[in-house]
Amino acid sequence: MEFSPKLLSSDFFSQKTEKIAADLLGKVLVRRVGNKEISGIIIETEAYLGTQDKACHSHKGLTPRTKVMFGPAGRWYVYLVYGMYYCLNLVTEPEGNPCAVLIRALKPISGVAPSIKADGPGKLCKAFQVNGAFNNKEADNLNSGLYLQGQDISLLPREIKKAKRVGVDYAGERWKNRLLRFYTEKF
DNA sequence: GTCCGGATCTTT
DNA sequence: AAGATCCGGACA
Repeated sequence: MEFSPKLLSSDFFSQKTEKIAADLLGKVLVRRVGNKEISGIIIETEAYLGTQDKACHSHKGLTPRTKVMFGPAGRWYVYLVYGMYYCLNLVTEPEGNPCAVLIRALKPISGVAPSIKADGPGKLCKAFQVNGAFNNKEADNLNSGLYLQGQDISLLPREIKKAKRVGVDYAGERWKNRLLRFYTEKF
């Protein structure tokens, strides 16, 4: 009982993208590789709001890469940036509304050496051995090897900070300045 | 087929 | 401040 992981339910995934981005703070990402487990608390995320959001990959419509985002919520969207780093996202919103939440930073709990950092979208994927193979896999499935877990603690509103998203200055005034980045200093 | 730029990170 | 490194998307 006390060791059974509490996977996030479909209720969680059916919330609005911005709500999910904020609520993911404090949740635990678990990577199972063989009989080892790598885990960490999510401390920074960003919301990407679909076809109208010029910073969102899906804003140009359905393409091979963005296909996952058009699917149901609760799956992983993993892509390669700058030719060498993977970024891990959680797909949100009902089918046909291609939104996602980028997981930007984790505080490692177990399975990673203290010298290894997970304080950036590319770095956390490296530390957690996340690659394109997880694209379109379910985030609430123990067998996928990469899943989300809830915790009993929940953050107070004032423990959730908001900021502009990183690296999206090309998105135009309206979208580059929106406070769609969420982070906490609690952990 | 060719070209351009990027939801990053490390090193200088 | 610049380099690493390569895929996706636009255009032809």
